[in-house]
Amino acid sequence: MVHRHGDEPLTERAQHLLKMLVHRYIRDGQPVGSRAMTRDGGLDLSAASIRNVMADLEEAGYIQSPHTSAGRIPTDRGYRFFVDSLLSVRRESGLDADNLRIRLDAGRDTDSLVDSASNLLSGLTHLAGVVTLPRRDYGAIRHIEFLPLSERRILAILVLNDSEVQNRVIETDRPYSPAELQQVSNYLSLEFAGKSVGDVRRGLLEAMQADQQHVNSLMTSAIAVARELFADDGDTDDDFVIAGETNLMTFAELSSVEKLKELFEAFGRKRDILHLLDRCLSADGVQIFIGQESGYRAFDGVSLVTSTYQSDDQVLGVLGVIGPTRMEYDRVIPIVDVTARLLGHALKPDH
Amino acid sequence: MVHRHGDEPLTERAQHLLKMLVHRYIRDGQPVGSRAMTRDGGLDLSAASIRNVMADLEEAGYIQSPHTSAGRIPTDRGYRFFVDSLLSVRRESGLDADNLRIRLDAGRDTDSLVDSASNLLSGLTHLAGVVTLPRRDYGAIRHIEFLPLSERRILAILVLNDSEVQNRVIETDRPYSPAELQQVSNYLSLEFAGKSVGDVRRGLLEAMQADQQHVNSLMTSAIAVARELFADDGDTDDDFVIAGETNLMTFAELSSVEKLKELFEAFGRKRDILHLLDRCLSADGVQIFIGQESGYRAFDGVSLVTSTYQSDDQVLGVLGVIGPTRMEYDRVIPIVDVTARLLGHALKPDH
DNA sequence: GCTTGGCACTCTACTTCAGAGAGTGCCAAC
DNA sequence: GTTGGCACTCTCTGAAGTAGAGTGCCAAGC
Repeated sequence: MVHRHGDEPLTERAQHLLKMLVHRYIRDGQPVGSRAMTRDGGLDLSAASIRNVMADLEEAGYIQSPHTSAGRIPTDRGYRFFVDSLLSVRRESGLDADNLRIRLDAGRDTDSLVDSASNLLSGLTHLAGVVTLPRRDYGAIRHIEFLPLSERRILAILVLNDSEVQNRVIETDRPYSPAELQQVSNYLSLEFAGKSVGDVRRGLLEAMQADQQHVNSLMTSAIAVARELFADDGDTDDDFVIAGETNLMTFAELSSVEKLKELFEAFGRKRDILHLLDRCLSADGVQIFIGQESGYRAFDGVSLVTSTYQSDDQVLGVLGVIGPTRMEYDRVIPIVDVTARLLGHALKPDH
Repeated sequence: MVHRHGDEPLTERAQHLLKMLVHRYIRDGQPVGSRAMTRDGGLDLSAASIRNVMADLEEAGYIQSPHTSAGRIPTDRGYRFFVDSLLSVRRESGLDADNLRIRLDAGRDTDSLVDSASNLLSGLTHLAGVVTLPRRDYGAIRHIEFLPLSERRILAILVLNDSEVQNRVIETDRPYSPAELQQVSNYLSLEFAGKSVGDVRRGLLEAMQADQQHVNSLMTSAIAVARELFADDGDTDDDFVIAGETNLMTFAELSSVEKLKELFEAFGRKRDILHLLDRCLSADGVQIFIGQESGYRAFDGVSLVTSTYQSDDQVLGVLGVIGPTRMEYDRVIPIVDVTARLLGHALKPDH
């Protein structure tokens, strides 16, 4: 990283060679030598010529050799170029899509869909699958119920969509009687039914308050309680579900116990992974982190292929696959893509 | 395992020697030779005499040698005898108990208490902590609410204890109107308030039904719905929380990636572990599974120290620690014991 | 000027060998 | 019953040698 000469664009030949090299390395897991590339490379060049090109590629930082007399392996930068410019994604077979559709059938509850998606990803790729829980402030409010716990503590129950239940303990600034709570709940249920939590949080509440200027005490109470209920207390308890982590234990490049430990600790901590996944929320389509690009040491040698999933143009979350940098991107990418689409579809509320 | 001579009881000396050997092996992780035992063994015997006794212990199946010229290591059977008959449990330091109490403070919700307990176990022992979720049919019913989803599907919301909410979609045999549901819910809330789900399931329902012989249609409806609601559909979605699994990756005896994979797959499958933990539910006090005793191949070389936890004499669940067979039982056992007590206490409903 | 065969060089991986060290089992002596 | 002695076995370590793979460079060829 001290100096980086080769910012001249790669020649056609160099690109083709890099592509072949990455493919071969992904397939065999062995450093690829000049000899091996003479055969199937498509180009009719001698090993010596290939060596020249490979020397250039090495200088430009796309490949490196583990030691003098081994072949070359791609660097993170090499993989990046490969993924961005050289990769032609396999179309998934129709069979896959049907198969997936069955296993990601709509009509089940959110949690089990997320679980299925995660398992699906890991099962199909033989890597680890991750799925963030869908953002919850998107669902349509169906019913609001309050239950007094003690003087000033109320258990609020919020029913969303089909059958999703959220509950939350809120503290009020004054005591409310059960009857009062009942009224408030009726009022809010009526008023907010069909709106999303996000909508309510994003201003509906203020609008009501401004418009009607507390025409009666019921409204005042309702708004006070609702404000507590919908307060965004920063506790956006994002979470994700991971499946098939143990698949990662079979890869030679991760087989040192220390690396595995580091990686699994990152899984357990959740924070780093979440942060990484959150970065994918903004861009849509498939996105890829390669090795150290993520900035986390535990991700050395590991890649992450992600996609957002959405329904009705609302981005709900991120899902993806974690595997060794040396993974079959051309096979994994469409799987992630399709799974994201199907999960989005299965989560569609009006289904 | 072909024949097992030594069913004669061990001599005093043999027991003492076994105890020393296990202690040493747990401390150092190295096979223990006759020479090493001459010093600190307390007995004043020559290496040769010790060799004789060790030969007896080996024949009786308590110890074995990895190869001809290594020392001896305990077998599962040896550990078992050690744990049952030779172990004197260290009293935990008072500091620990206070420290724990703070981190397992009552008044938080069940899930976070269970999480804390699991983390506590793994943090204190540097092993993996497991805690089953408390049995849920113990909590006192506080409120029952129904919400119509479609013609014959009802979302039932059950509020227990302080603020624990369960919900469940039930299918009815005929359509119910909202008003009707409201009546049913009022009736059931009144009738069942304070009772535990277990109580209701265990006969209260039948009693009501038999007693009153459907005096009116409301009762008939209520009982029909309640039957659905409290049906024990075998889906006792037992679950457990595990923490600190990665601690297990540092132990030499588990450092083969295949063994680790096997073990972590067992964690992920959950079924086997749950089955194992369920076996501990019956006996109370600390219980220990050593290595192959559990019957699962993944548990070769691994021990499980468990205890039930309970409040008000009601067994709520099981918690424990998973670690290599070569663990410091005398240190781990009191930790498990204390944690179980504190968790039980923290979960006490009337707190 | 690009391409190619040839060649010396380097580095890893594997095998073999020998010696050190640890521990045992057995035996004869106490 | 206990002990010192001794031959034996097995693992571990390091050294040394060999085979194999791949490279870099150079001079010759198209």
